[in-house]
Amino acid sequence: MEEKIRKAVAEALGRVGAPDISFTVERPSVALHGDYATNAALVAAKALGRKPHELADELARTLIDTLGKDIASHVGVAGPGFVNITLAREAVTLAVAEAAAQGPEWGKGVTESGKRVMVEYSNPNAFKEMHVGHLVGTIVGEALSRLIENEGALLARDTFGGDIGPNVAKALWGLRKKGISEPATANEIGIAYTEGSNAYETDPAAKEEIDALNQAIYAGTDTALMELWRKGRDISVEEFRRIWRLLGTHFDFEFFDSDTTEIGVRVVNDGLNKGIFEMSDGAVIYNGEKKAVHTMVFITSHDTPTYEAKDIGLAFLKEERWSSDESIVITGNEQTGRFKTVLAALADVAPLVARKTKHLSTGFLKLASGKMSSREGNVITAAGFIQEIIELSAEKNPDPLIAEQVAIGAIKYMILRQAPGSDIIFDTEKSLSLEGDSGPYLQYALVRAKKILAYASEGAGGTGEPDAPYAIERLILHFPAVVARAARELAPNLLTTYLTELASAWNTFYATEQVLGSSEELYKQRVASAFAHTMTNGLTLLGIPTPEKM
RNA sequence: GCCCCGAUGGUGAAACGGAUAUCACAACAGUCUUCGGAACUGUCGGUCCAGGUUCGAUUCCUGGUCGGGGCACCA
Repeated sequence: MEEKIRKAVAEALGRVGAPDISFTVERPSVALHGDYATNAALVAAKALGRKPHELADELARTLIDTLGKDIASHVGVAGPGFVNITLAREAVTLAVAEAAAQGPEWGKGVTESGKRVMVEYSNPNAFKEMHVGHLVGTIVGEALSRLIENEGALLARDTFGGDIGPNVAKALWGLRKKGISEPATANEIGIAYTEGSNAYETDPAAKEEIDALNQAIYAGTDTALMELWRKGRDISVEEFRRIWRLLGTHFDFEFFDSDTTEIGVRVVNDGLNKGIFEMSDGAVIYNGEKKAVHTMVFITSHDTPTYEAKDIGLAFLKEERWSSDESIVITGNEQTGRFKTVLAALADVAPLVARKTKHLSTGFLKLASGKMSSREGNVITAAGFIQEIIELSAEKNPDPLIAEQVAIGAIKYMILRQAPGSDIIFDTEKSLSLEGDSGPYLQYALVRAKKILAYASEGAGGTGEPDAPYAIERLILHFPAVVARAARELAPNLLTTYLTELASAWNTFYATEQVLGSSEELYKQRVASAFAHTMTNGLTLLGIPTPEKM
């Protein structure tokens, strides 16, 4: 529909003597203004040096012609020179019927058609438990992946976990200290890590032992140590996969530090010979001053690679395994500065790879309720957090599957409702009190619609039609444009906001209009069906489950 | 100290240089149970400060205030 409008506006612009003007077609913020608004007259007036309002009048008159009576019932000029278009009822009805008929296909786009896109997210560290912060990246990454796929891209998901380096040495030190050679759970390893980490800060002797362990792991010659390392790593990874499954995510590639070390070191040393990197105090560094980024160490004076070198190695590894047209990396925003240096170095080493790489940062997740807030070292694990929300949800939902769907929906909604990058305050009570502005609110609206559709019988019911389209119908037809924009701008929050509005419009419709047994039953059933498909597809794109009942 | 990011009703968020700044939560006042009230209707209330660019600024620029993050051998 938006395409039709866009074409008509372009044609009308040509007729009033202003071809090739770039303009916007959007949904006005106030429904009263119509279904679409364009700033074409404002932009064209500037280019032609004419009065905006005068040109807008002319454009509006021409538009009635280029659109045709069956599409637009009214074209008006408002404000400084906006041209507002109100769709004819027939056009709205047609769009809604289309949504209902397309079902799962409704909202699929082609704006990224044929493009190969790789998205990296989640990035947990083995030997440490995933904490709540990882939830944000995982949830945002999955939603973005789905949105981009929905626009026709061929997409691969990858995650890059730490499994080697000082943090791993700390965990192994902790395990050895306790005489554990067969770690059983991720939690056990997590505790060992915390102990190792504390000892590293407070006990100089322990620090030395841990540093030595770190080098021993890189060397890989101590078979007993490597055996413990392998076991611990496997348990961590199993736990990651469990959480990913719970969150509806999977990865086509699970990369680890240990996969990228060799290639990273090789590339950095090669760059050192070319003068891209420099020696400083025995370490290989990238001097960021020339590009106004932080100077950072890539290979330490002990000859071990840092995360920066591994990141360079990863870029090459990705290229080798699954070459893409665009590579998106999602991390917490505390990594932004570090990533700028890595990208600056990568631009010198492999300009083409650097150019297609885009970094997106996510904000911190903070918990509003005091009892859950973490104090020094007392990190809230992702698994524990999810479990707590599921238990809360179970109070209202005896069915364990539904309790889980509602809990996951609540968590995801809280994260996806805001722009990636800004910090998130998660209020446990609020997200599960579930009145408006929450995941379960959306799920509940959908459940109500499904119920009506389940009761409705084929061919029965009145065939009347309302005089004017319902507000919900005028909202439904914008769905494809909203998902396309959310994908383009890497902003799932735009879709979340839209779905909340959609749910609210549906609940209003539900409260004021009787569907079953009404004289307009068939028409209203179609509205319910179009809404259900729009909400189902929208929630699915966000990765939010759609329960059958609640 | 230097660098980056942010600041929108009591709270959390929208607004690709445009309209009377949108939405939800909370608060207050109603609906009284219908195809399931995890609902609906109404009221209240806001762009950090000072300049600048523009016909027009929440948006762009400069300065300030406040908050968050980063600043080489951790990730």
